[in-house]
Amino acid sequence: MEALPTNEGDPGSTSSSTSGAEAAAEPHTVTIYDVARAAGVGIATVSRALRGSAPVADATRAKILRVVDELGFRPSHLGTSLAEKRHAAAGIVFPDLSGPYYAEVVMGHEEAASRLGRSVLIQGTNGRTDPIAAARDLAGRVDGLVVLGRTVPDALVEEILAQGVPVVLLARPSVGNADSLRVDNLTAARALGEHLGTHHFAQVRFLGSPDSSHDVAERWAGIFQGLARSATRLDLTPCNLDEESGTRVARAVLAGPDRPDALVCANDEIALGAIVAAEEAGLTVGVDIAITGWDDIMAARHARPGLTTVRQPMRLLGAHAAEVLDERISRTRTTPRHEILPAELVVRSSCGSHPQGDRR
Amino acid sequence: MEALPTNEGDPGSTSSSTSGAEAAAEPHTVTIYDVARAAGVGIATVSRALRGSAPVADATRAKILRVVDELGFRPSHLGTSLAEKRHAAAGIVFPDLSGPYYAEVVMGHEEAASRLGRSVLIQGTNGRTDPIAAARDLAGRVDGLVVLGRTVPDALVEEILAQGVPVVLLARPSVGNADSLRVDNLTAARALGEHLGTHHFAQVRFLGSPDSSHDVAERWAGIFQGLARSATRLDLTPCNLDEESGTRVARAVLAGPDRPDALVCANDEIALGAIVAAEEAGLTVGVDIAITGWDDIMAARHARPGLTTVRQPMRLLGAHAAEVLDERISRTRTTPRHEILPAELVVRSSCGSHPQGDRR
DNA sequence: TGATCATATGGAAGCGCTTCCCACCAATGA
DNA sequence: TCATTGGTGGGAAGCGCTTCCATATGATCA
Repeated sequence: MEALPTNEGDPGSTSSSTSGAEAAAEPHTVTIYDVARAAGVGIATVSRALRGSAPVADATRAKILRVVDELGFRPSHLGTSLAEKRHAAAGIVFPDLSGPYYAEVVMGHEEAASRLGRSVLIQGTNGRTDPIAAARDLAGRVDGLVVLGRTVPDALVEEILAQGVPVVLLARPSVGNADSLRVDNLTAARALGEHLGTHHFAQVRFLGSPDSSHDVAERWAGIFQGLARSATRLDLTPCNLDEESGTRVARAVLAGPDRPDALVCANDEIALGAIVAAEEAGLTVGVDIAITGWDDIMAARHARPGLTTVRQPMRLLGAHAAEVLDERISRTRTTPRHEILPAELVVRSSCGSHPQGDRR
Repeated sequence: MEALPTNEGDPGSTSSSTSGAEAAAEPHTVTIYDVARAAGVGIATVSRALRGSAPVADATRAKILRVVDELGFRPSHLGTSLAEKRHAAAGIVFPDLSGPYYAEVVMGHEEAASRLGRSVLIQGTNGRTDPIAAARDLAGRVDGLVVLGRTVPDALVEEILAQGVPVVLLARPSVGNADSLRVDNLTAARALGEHLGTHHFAQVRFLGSPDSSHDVAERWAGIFQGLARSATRLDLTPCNLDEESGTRVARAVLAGPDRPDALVCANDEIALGAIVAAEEAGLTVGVDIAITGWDDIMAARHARPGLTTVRQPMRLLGAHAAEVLDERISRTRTTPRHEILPAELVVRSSCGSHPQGDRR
């Protein structure tokens, strides 16, 4: 009954054959045990030598490093993470839309997170049958999570926070003690509204759905405020945030009665789609009708006429989220942080202006 | 000496206090042991009940599920992965450029991989001080890797393959027994060259660096072949793949002697940058000078004049990579697969044509 | 010269899970 | 009635690592 966990006696023991035969069967990953054996030391010493967590005699370290090199040992991330109880990874969840906005934020995040020594897991809710489950799963694989927009319901954010996983909310009101990062849509929208006011349009139409997104709601509110002093009439037509919807909705708006002088679109994709519709209708954008967007994506700059829009610091938003998250993960900070980044009005010709820089 | 691994006697035992006190200290993650204890069964049974890997009596299963729900148990990914020896994740490495092309491929990959039940880790080589180390690290965290372009040297690809991690190469010649996916640049470039031939330009200039990327090399070769039958002279000026370089290089080319009639650019960003330079020089694109791009990014479609380009199935490329990788990871296939996806010439007005669909 | 101490190192527990192996029990067949 | 069988379920090993604890070895101090 002295059968201790060591392999011995028991003929069925699998581990006893490990060191002997089996060479050709599998690539057999090199483990820390292999290194320890080859270097004639204990695994603890190997670990210490490799990570410098405790002093190791120079000679010993040198020998270990040599063996590591010879055997091509690479510590298993899983083993390390399990022992350390951390993933060294952050996750980012973004919504259905596959436009440039989200891509830019994600890329900006990756760059910054990578610099902070953290891998990045991405999770789009695009086409996922169960985005909730996907997000919950992701939360279990990372040390912190960035959530864009309304992808994840408040309850799930709370649940994830309760699990001890810090969350940074982007472009969305804060939940619990999650951090939040937003762009000052209101101020920029007000500026855009005021600018449009100087054009003395009779009728402005906002294309977008304020109740679909916090950002859009702010934009709508800001435009409203910015136009308040002018005699301009302002209406709203709901529209999804993609180009095709923009074309379709604009087409209907332009064909309907009471044709507006200006289309203020909730984002650039709608605006670019609206430009297509306007041209179809024989209108010259910037002359017969003004069209503005939001985000300043690449295509906005290259469209003709150049699209008047509001530039959002998309990459910065993603990058900053990584930093804010890092403070939480490293417990440098424990109280929530809420930041609002400025946005910048970019006037080009599509609204009827003729700015210096804009070609044509 | 009967001290088995169970907690008992030993006063320093930490695990003995686990069930009793300590409630408020830490969130204390619920483990499979907690569930087993609460349900009055062994952990093996809990595992079986949850994953259905072996039959469990209905009553037992029901009880376990109830307890799981009450305790809010979520299996640790780390524990599971370590035991299963798999990550349930794929990685994708992309190069420095942060343009829409890579973003699209990455997003397309995420969507497909997600559908296959695999999380996606992304790794840009942008700004990384040691992209090699980053890629190697990534390879240790995934079950399979997608590599875009020349980001990772051949030797490292071999090393990763040797570790047993399948690799899919995108837009790059195959290495070892890695799978590869490419777009048929040659055929499309030839078609573009031939199309340009019909315009009877005297002099065409290719902006791009064939030795920097396999894709660009193929484009250059195809253009050359496509123009071979015409009397057109073809030259090359090296150029990086970003917009700013496009503007700068085009500016120089247009100001220099021997001004070409057409600029064939290695990608859309260069072309869009070149359009800026051409307009600066007072030239009307599509009339005084032809400019073409490659990729058909969103901005190409919205530029005026519309940019003649070659449409690459970017999202499809990323998505298909996920599927090809999946076959390798699941060992459905063990021999390399090399595929070439078709690209499509998209003629708009920037080359001097006046296609039907193109507005203006 | 014996006691003390810092340093270097090994053993082993533990991170949370899966699964092999075996024991148990009730029902079945002889 | 006893042995076989199939259905359940528990124990424990093992995945690869980190780190606590204990020990051994010289070096240092009185």
